[in-house]
Amino acid sequence: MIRLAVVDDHPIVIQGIVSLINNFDNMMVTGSFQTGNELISFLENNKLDIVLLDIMLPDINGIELCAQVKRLSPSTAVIAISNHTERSIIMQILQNGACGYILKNASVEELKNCIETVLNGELAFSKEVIEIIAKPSVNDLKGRAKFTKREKEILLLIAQGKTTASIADELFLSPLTVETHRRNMMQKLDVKNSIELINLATEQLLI
Amino acid sequence: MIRLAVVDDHPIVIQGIVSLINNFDNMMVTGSFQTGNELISFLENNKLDIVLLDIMLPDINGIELCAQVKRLSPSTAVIAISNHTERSIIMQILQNGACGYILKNASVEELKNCIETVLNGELAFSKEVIEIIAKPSVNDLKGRAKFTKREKEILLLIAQGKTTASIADELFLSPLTVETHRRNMMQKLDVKNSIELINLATEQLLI
DNA sequence: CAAAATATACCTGAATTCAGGTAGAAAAAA
DNA sequence: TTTTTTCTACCTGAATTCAGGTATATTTTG
Repeated sequence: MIRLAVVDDHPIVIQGIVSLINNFDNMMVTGSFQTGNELISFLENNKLDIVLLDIMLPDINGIELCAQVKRLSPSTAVIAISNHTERSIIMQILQNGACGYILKNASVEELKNCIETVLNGELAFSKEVIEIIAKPSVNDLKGRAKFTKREKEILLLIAQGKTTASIADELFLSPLTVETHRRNMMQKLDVKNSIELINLATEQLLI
Repeated sequence: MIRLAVVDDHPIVIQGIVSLINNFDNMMVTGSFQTGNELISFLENNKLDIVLLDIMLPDINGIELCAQVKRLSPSTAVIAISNHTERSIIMQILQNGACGYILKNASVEELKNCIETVLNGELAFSKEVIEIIAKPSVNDLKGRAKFTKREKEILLLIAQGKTTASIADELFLSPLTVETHRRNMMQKLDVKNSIELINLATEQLLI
């Protein structure tokens, strides 16, 4: 019997997956969780064959969670179920050991297929995801640009609509310093104003 | 037998709700749709007692859709299932005839209770929603500011990071006109820069 | 139809952001 | 312990946005 767990902060999604899995007679859902930490503590005392996990969780980034799962239990297969269509995100979680990635708007059929494929030891993706993986986007090259801690801190404040002056005030910095950080970030992502910076950064989960 | 339909662009959510409903022996799901238009055409030839609908749909705003449903079939009860916690959105859809609003992170129990309550002819909300309704927020006052068609058009372009000049180019307007629209919107929402404008407008589904 | 709302366009001046630099101290990595 | 990266700060000037107006034709509404 194949043991499977689901992590998603939307109970309805969990319900959907559980009811789907129950149609398989060689599979059972042995746990469903709304946070990453719940999954981790479950994994410490239980074995799992497959984990389906959302990328946006309240407590922990799904990419990080995937790495933790694989560290704790390398034999457990991880399938990401997410809304994110950014190639860089998909590649990140795959590099962290996930063996599948399907979008939430995938059909129930696709989800079924993916689980079966993963059980065969192969990587599995929903249709849309395959297209995304197939062609590296321009954004992706930029995506490698990581922000420093300080930059992220300032980006967050920019994203809240705060002015350079008030950010400088808040962080006890010179406005010129704040300016410099903002400009460096814009350069890293190759954009020409703050709104584009926020958009691109948000898209890529850099914020 | 109570006939129920679900509208959500995530098949997994639909699956979850369907499997929940199937536990009731006096209720059946007679339709599940991923777009608002599919529901509307279904409603033209079929009767429904309850519609569960998501607010973010690919083709039509759930608030609008709710109004259309009530126009077409006043006896059909509409329950919104959404991620949005903005008081103004909740109130809007209620004004359009919805008789329930639950958040997607509500428990399966809550969803069950809501459906039963609505069937009794009462309004039903999940716990969190009740709290939101209970205390009118500051944002709500601002929320009443509606944007005109032209304003929305320009707001969308601003949100993409385009400059006044390029927006003017695109819409064959004077940059001064674009400026005026932007400023009028900022005044309506009482914010002091474009980023705040975008943030607040997005939050309130005005965009 | 009259009144109100909307879309358009302009003026002026202040404030802010954008873009090109340079540069030193501190922290992290090799 | 060097080397590199990060964080900090400054200068200058151009471009853009912000904020106070006014104004007119058109469309919508009462």
